[in-house]
Amino acid sequence: MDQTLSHTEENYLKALTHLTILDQNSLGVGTNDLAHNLGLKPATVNDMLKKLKEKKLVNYQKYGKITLTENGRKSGVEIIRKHRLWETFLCEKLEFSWDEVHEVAEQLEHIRSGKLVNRLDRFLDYPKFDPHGDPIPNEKGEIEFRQRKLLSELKVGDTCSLMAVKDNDPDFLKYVDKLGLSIGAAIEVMGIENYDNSMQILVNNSQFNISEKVAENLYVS
Amino acid sequence: MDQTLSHTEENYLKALTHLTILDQNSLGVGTNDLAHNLGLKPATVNDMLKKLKEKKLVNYQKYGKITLTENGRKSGVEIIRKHRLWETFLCEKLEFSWDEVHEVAEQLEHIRSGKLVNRLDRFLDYPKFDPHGDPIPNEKGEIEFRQRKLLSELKVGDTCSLMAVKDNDPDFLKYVDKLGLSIGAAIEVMGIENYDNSMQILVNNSQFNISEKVAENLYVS
DNA sequence: TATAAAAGTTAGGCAAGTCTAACAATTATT
DNA sequence: AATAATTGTTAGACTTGCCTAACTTTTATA
Repeated sequence: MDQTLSHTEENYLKALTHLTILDQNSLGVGTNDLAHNLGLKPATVNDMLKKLKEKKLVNYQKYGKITLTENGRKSGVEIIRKHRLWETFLCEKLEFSWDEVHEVAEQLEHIRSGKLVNRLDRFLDYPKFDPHGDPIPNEKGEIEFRQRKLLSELKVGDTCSLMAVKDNDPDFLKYVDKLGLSIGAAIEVMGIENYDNSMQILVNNSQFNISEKVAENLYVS
Repeated sequence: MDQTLSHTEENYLKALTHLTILDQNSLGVGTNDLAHNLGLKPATVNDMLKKLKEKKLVNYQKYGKITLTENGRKSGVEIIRKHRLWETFLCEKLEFSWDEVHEVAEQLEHIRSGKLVNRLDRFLDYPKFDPHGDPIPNEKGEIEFRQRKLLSELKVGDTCSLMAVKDNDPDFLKYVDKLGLSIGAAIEVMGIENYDNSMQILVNNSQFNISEKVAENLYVS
């Protein structure tokens, strides 16, 4: 039943899981979206979709939207589970900083071993969240979704705490660090500039001005 | 200077490191030897040798013997370092048994990260030997060679201790385990059968008969 | 040393995964 | 509703890494 997937196929399923399952407000995913997400050309993605459909991992009709089958979803979630467990390992055990882990985890997530992931999970004492605040799917593929907002949706006077970061770009994460913002940090919205929607926030008794782009990449409360 | 190598290229360099550097009694390595070691056809290996020569990783002339250049040796030893560190990690931290680690380490050895290997080395407290008793090259690529013999070379009455296993086949390792033989175990040669060179050995006060093939895959003292 | 055996090479082919360029279908806009 | 813009598809080509079959060189042996 369990066919072996190539690294490439795994990356497609992972991307589709992000786009169709983890991103709440998605209105259907097409060839272009997927291509953009994977950094490939639509033509390339189109070919692969035929292959994945053949293998019963995606539902797909010409010119239609793409969804994952049950098997596709399982595989996709499993890759994300591995990715997030490895990130946790790198941070907690090998003292990597949170801006360094993504790239390495992109490789580690493809290691195939029945035992490895679950042993790693046990070694880390069954963590629920990865270093970026994202939930780690459990062995059964269940994901704990939490109520969350973007910081950019808050109003002046609102308070919240940092739950997760949306973007994993190292430059963004280093910047977030520099602001003294770590997962769980308390944030108060002191003001919002009408002109560019930049935000004054209070963190650890220090006040900062952050751009709308930054506020749109921080999940809070 | 540091070109990026494909997994495939890394496997060729690793195999060549084993054949030309770690195997003491090698009289030069040819296309066939390498093909056999990698489980590939000589024609395939021939193609790749041209590519590796082009990249200045091997010294090679048509119909001649293959050796590694300094760069090739460095890369090959680095892969072996990674392999052996990951094996150690799997055994010591994730409680894998020594017959399970090789296959997974074959994948993990290809993870590319400047930081990862050295952090792992530190996390494991700079181990000198992997679970099979093989030396782990240090960060500079230096390998500590130790005086060793095959158990099959000993005579009746000789005593020794198990230093390393030559073969990493899971069936072999499970069998070695079953005999109560772990790295460091004391062994006494009680008798050798003239007919088939099988050996009676004493381990932990139990006597066993092992075939020549087994004795040829155990490094001692 | 002539010949057989072994080892090594070349040529041509295939699958996976990518691309560009040209074309087709769908969706949005006037 | 007609047309423009966007999105999706097809066809053909390239690279990597592998293969088989045929051929050549080297080495071993009679």
